[in-house]
Amino acid sequence: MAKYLSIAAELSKRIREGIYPAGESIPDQKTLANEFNTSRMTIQKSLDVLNAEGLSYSIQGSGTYVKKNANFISDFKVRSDQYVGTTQLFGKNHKVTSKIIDFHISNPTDDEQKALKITRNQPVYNIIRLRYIDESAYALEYTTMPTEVIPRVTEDVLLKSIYQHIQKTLGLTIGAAYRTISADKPEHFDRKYLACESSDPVLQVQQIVYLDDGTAFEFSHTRQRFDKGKYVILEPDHPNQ
Amino acid sequence: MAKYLSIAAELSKRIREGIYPAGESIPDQKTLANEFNTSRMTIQKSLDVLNAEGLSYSIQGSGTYVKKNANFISDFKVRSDQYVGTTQLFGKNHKVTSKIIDFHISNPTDDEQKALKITRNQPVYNIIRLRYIDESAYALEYTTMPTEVIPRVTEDVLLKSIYQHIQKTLGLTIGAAYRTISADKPEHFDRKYLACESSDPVLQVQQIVYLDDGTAFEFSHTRQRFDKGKYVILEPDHPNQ
DNA sequence: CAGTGGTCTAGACCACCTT
DNA sequence: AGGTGGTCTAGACCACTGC
Repeated sequence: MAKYLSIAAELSKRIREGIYPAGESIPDQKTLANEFNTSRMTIQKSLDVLNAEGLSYSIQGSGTYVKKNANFISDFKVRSDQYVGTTQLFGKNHKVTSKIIDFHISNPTDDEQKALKITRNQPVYNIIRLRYIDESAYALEYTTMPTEVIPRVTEDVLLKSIYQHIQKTLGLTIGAAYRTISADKPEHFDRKYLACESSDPVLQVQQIVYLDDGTAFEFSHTRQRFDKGKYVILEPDHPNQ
Repeated sequence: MAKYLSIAAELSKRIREGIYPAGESIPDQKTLANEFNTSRMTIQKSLDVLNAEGLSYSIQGSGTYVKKNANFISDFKVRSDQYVGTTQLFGKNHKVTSKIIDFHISNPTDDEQKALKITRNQPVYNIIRLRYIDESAYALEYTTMPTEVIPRVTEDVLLKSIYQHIQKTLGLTIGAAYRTISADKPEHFDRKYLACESSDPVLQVQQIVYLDDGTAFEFSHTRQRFDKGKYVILEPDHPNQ
């Protein structure tokens, strides 16, 4: 591991353990450079990591300080890393399974062409899955993916994890995601599969997901009953306001 | 402006203008260092900025490439910067106003104490505002803020912008925000002020907002009719998956 | 004015990709 | 093997804070 990363990990640990208490300053860069037997530039790269993670912040001419909510930030980070790939809140001891409601290949609609930046002649998978958590249905997922970008999708893949297939089997890396979250009235399928009454609102997350290199590979809508899920997000600092 | 930032701005411009086309590589660091008459370390800091913005990505041993969705990322960034402080979609030519429905000071509830990390003895403002866009009601906002952290809030401030008061008048800097987005059935106030029918879902954004130093200063709930708003977000890359 | 973080340098070595 | 990005150095100067 790079030196600056291991120093960042050590400093992060000291913050978690309260050796550098919330709200107080940490030793100055020259002192840290001496302690870790390195140059100030390297210490700065370490502090850049901590600052980017929201654990600390630096003020020119004054010092580097531990944020008062550093504990919370650090907790949240651990939790999100544990449950990568889903935006749901569920514990470690729960089992997620899927039932395939529809799975076929077709040419993309106009919306899909626009979202995935493809032409009418590039076919897409059309997938509808009902997601279960501990045998209880919690979400309906409508997914479209270009067959060119994500080949070799089978029913077997859909029953396990598409993301596993993309990362492990195809060796692709997932990048950014663009999401739109909205509330909606229940539709026919919501009533049928999610047991929605006509007065039960639905929370919908629409997303376009991109690979590392910026290729769009997924356009999807996830719908769930209002009492079965929330969308949680920790928005980083806005340096420019 | 720092040299590395002005170089980053120039490279960003070249990407926007297609001089460095999407999907292709940009000149190597040594070449750029020569062109800009600087050291490779400085070029690297510039590229760090571009990479963090999602415009490009570097592969060790290979080169630095423009992301295929760089245009989209760059567009989104401009749009979010223009409408800072709100998570709403509204154009430049629309006017946002507020009506105060309730405004008083009280001791915090248990939930508020927990969210804002304060004790029962630290009073908070309790604010209910109805937000209008072009004379049409679109959202109901329930806000709690510690009087200690954000002093001198008056009705006048509430009718303009709380954020303006915090940043301009008090000179404080806003940091991260923790949000939970959910769908809900309409309540009494939703029906009264947002003209919800009993079958109209409500989109609720609950948030805890922090200052630069990690102090929580706002705990709020914003509710709007399902057909009056969406929550939009561009989630950055997840390097660790 | 002393102390602190921010930037920049010129060069070095390493790790990795490509051929 | 040659080219590329990643890391690291030792020192310099600058900008800012706070006494």
